[in-house]
Amino acid sequence: MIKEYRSPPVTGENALLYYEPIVNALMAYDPSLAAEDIAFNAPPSLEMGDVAIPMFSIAKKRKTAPAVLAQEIAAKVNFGAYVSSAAAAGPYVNLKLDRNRVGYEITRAVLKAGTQWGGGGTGKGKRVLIEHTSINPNASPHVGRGRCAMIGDSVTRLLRFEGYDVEVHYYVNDMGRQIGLLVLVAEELEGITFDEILDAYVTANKRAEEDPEFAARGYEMLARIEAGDSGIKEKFFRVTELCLKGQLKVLQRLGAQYDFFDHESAYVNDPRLAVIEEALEKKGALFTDEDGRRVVDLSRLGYPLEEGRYFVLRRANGSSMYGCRDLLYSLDKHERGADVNLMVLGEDHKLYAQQMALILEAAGIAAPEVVYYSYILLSDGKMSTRQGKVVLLSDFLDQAAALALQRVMEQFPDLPADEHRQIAEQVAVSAIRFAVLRVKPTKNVIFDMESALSFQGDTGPYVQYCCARIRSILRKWGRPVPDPVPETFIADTDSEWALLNAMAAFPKVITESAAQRNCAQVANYMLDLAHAFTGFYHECQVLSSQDEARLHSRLQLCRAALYTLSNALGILGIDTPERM
RNA sequence: GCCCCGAUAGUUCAGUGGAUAGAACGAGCGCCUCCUAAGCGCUAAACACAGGUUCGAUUCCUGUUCGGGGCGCCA
Repeated sequence: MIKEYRSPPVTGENALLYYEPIVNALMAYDPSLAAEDIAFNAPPSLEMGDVAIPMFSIAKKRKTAPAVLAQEIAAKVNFGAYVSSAAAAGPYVNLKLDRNRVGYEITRAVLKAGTQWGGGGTGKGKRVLIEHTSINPNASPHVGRGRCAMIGDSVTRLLRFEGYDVEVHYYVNDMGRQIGLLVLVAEELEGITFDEILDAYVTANKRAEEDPEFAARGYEMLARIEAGDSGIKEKFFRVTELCLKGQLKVLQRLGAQYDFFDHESAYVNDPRLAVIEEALEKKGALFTDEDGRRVVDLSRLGYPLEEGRYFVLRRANGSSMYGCRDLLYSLDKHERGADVNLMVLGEDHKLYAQQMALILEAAGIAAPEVVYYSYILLSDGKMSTRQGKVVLLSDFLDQAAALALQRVMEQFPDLPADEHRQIAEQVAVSAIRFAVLRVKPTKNVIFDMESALSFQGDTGPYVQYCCARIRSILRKWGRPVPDPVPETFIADTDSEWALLNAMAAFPKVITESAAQRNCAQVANYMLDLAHAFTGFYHECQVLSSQDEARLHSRLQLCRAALYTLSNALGILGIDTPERM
């Protein structure tokens, strides 16, 4: 038995040629039917048929029993040239398609679109602004922070693939009491390096806990910046830039790309805050409390609960809170006028983002759309910086690359060292990106070092390997893959057919994933596709095919599968090596 | 205490208002004179619990339990 691709065929905008004739045939048979009444399913097995039409909703409209209707439709409707037979099975009509003919259409569509195959173009002419990662500049990023970067980066790639014009922003949190404390400690250490920052940060926080006077100096630093002390500002800048550079080095290794770095410190003493405050005052939502803080009462803006009702903008000493600067940053992003304003945030920011949204909207500023993600947990519990129980991205990448390097050097000893290293790095990146991205953002990712390093089974390297096998076939063929010809295209085995169906589903996956801003769907689709290809690979010899028509058809299938896999991998930010 | 997420094989993840709930890892058994064994085939194994809506619920609703996150001067 071969693996079956059980997804229904593509419908709607990305419909392939064979879908419409079937709908038209049904509507011609019964003019009272509308296109929406006709749904498509995958039958439980390929033996029953290639496409199933459930009769439930049509039967309801016609006031007939579904099974009776199925009999009638299977017997009487002429489905056209793409359908070779129709059979009723209970409440379903199962159609068998003309595989050669449909296979030709699918393959031709893929090869024609090539690197664009699967993109629906729903984003053409629309601009997206996305902000993600925005890690506090205080340590080398661990996989939890990386989840934000990987999700944001992949959503960006997904939307670009759909035709959106996307600009990526990274908010540099170069302000705040904790940065102040870090600066104080860093000052004591001559020439602090990126790798020492985390220790300094931990030290700073510990000292602040034990020593109120030291803690107070953190606030004092902030107040001085707000008062315009350029010397302190310079000190902050030195530490945060050192940190940012170190972090970006790791993020770039992952393939994350950013267009703009927006600094929080640019929003200190922004005069536009007065405009927002005025809007809040007009709604009776802003007051000064008994201790002199400026506080927003969100219940005046429609917030329903007591918890989280109050939102502090300024401390009693007049210095601004994080959210205060963030409001202005949000205003800036809003003013860039993108059609879609996105941000990727950890679920710990849910309440905060809700509060921000209420304030922004009260001031007439549309709040951004948020993609939330849950934390990454380790197989033995939560990550803990203090216990040293974190997986740093750079550590993971180093280990994974070392393993992959060893492997590829054994496999292909003659390749130049540069290429060895490049392949190893690509495999390492694919292992982490795939492991994290394949899980829906709302679920915790349980990260297990051992299985992430195994490269076996449902992993990024598995999909890359699948591509490497295809490339190997195409390399041995050594000529351009001929264009498909309708009369001679052959796809009569189950495994070829399963592969074709899997490829045909790609545009729908992309459209849905883009609409839901969910790359996990792309990752899981890719596994199905890779499995389908591997089934084909094992059952159908390509280069030793007996006749030329079959040889060409299979080469075309290989080329089409490679386009589909590479396009999908590209969305997840994963490159495919020529060999591995 | 209150609010928001989640719960599917031993484990990590998919999936669906309707035909037999899919993979992978792990376990057991097989497969490299054959386009890359980072692979393939076979076997065993799951919808947390209780109600409700429905012709039909693992899927929708409510409650319980468990796990994650949050709840005014952190960012």
